[in-house]
Amino acid sequence: MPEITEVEVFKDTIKETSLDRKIDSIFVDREDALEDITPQAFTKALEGDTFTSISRHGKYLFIKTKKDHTVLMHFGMTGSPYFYEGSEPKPNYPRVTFHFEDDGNLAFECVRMLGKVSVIDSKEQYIKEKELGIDALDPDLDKEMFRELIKSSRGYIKSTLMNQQLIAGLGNVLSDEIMFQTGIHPKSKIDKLTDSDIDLLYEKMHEICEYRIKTKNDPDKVPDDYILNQRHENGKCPKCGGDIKNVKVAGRSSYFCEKCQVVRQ
DNA sequence: AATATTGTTCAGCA
DNA sequence: GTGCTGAACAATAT
Repeated sequence: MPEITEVEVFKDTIKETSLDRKIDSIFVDREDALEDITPQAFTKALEGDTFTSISRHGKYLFIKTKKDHTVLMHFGMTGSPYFYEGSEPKPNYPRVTFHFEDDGNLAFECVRMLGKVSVIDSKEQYIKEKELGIDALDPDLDKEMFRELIKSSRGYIKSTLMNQQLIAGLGNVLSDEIMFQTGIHPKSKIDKLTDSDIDLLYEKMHEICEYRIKTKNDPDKVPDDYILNQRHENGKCPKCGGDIKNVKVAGRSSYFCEKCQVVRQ
């Protein structure tokens, strides 16, 4: 799940539950969930410290602490934060757990172990190192800038939307939704898109992301005219009722409607 | 049992 | 340098 909309909601969850609580102890169940840091160094850096603020860039979360550390979280394909206290149910796949002095716990869960937790020097430096592009929902990313960025690359439009070095935050599922709602085939080449195609991509990107964040990515609140719930074998197009097709783009399954999504060429 | 899976990174190639 | 594909990482669900 963790694309930009999920990570944005994760951010709010951590903000509401885990800021301003002193970290009493840390449990590392899987040290391979830590990136470039040993469990000893990780624990030593953060025990006795306190999360003070949190921010997001693309699919990454950055948590600042009182002692001026920055905790990095990336959720891979199956990661999520889970807060529990008292007799509340424990997480199923805890990899790293922060235990707070007043008895709350923040667990970094990650079934498939593709997510990472670390302590880094600074958010800005990390973004630079990873060469991440501007966040998809950054207010500075206006229509003009979006148009320029998209046109600066070649190749397939869907690959470009998912290119974290260009625009950070969009993943496979959101990109499929954007392609569906704009009626553009995922394998359309950038140079065949019109300016109004690109403007529409920008509008739908915002519309979809904002709606999914507003509804906290609740699967029950996915509108019937989204392709999201039809991303499977036997899926039917919400617009025309036709069969949903699947083609590989950028190594990922892209679900689309052959009739409603035309290849620009 | 075979196949699928929301992400990232790297090798190999055009 | 750009961009594509396929593989690898790991663990679960269908």
